[in-house]
Amino acid sequence: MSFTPQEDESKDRLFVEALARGLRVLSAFRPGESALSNQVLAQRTGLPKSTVSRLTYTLTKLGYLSQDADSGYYRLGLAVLALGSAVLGSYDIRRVAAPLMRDFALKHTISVSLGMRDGSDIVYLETCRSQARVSVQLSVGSRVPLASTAIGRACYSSLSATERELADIDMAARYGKDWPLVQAKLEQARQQVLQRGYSESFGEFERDVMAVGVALPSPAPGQGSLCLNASGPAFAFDADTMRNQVAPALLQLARQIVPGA
Amino acid sequence: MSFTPQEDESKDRLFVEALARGLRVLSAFRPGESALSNQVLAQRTGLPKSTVSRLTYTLTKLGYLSQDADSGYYRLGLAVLALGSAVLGSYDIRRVAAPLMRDFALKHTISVSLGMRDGSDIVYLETCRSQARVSVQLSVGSRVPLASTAIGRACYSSLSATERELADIDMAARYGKDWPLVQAKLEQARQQVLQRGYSESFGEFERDVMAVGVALPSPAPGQGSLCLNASGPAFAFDADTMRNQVAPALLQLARQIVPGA
DNA sequence: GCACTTTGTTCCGCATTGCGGAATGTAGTT
DNA sequence: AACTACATTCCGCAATGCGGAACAAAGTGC
Repeated sequence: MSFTPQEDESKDRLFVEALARGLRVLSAFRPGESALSNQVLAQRTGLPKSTVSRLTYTLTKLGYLSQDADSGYYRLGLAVLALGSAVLGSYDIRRVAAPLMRDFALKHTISVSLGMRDGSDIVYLETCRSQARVSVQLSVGSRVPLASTAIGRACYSSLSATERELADIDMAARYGKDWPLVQAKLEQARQQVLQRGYSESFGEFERDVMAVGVALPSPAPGQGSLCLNASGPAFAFDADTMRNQVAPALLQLARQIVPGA
Repeated sequence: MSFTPQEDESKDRLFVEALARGLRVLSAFRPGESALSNQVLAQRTGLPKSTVSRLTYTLTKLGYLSQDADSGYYRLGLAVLALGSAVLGSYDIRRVAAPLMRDFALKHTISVSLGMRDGSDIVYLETCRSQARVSVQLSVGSRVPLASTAIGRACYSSLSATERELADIDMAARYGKDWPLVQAKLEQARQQVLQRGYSESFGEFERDVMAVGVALPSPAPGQGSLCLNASGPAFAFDADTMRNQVAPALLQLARQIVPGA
């Protein structure tokens, strides 16, 4: 192209492009996908073939990718998993919350998750299901949108004014012209949380899934905002049950997890 | 402490150093550690301050690190967790094994784990505990040595001759002058597996922990070698019980998980 | 208060390092 | 064999990342 002027990002002398590209390759793997060819990786990342080849070579040497013997395709390596477990290990709240969540799930025959906000998403830190059979694979590390889920709405509603504005900016970019509608809905949810202490999402994120959410008061400020949800199939839980039985119990659970509140 | 001699490979034209360094920063975080300063990262990775500064800057921008507001320290970001969950999602065997493992753990009041070999380590892909209370934090993503654990010995014993030789080389480097002893012990364990079908580690990896292990026949060859263990506290399980009750049941579990064997 | 330490960020010239188009290698298909 | 599709390797170019040193900021001690 033409000579490159100092664009928004390209002037950034501190940004290490090669690292970013390598991570772009790793994040090209979507959950549930077994192995990807170099070609596919090039397409997804938008990087030239030879560059991808070098990056996969490097990542493989480091154990972050492993190459299937016969197909030659790459899969995520176990070194990546070690990183992920290090993340989880750094959140002590899981150790406190997990047993309580498990009791809750068994008692109410419902699934319960602990999440943390990351931008305009909630990332699941822990999930307890009522039954052993895993139906939907929404487990630790999954991301769900702040706007359309009960857990997201609970989290959003607990943000300080300044944090909320930042989140709004994030979502405005994310939703484009739909943002006004989304924002209206969010504001409505926030009012409900202020009044009743919990949020709802009845079939809005996933069809036939009823969910309520509550926020946890952050134990150490700046640590990120934590939140809980309880969710079950619509055939087993109607709106009344969710509001009158599950939601109060979930609020109780939140108080158990963070006693100082 | 340990200087990393990377001069051997420095000729490699395909190896992307900047990427490797960035990942070195990420992997400097050990499980259970909350936040690290730039200084500590520089020490651990052996990289110059300014380089670490650039890398942390880049990683933070990408969401793989997040910076604590007041202390300025870095912690692993939630983007890392997404990668980890993608790894887990790519192993379908977990979906098959998890419910069976859970039943097993409940029935025998013992912990059971599914692992996969990575070099001279076993990485846990799934863990089911008998009780809700989590004592030792050996969960998904943890690494345990091939040589001194029941699960590792089971895995080692199931390797083909060529694979075993490679693993031996790995461990020879790892254990240095202790390797002959370790190898003798491993060979002994292998003989036991060949005879009885399972391996033992009674208090050898962790004091007061009794464990037996079995290998899973790899469903697709080259996919890596999978293995199971069952482990419990020594006060509740003696060697006889482990050998006569737990081990046969674990072999049975393995057959359930991989029916075609 | 001021030196002093400790840690993090920014600068900037240098050359190393990574870049990517093109060429080459390797299967798999018709 | 000719052809397609994909991955790897080559290689000259220069952009990119490097790291020492200077700078900034935030604690300590006396």
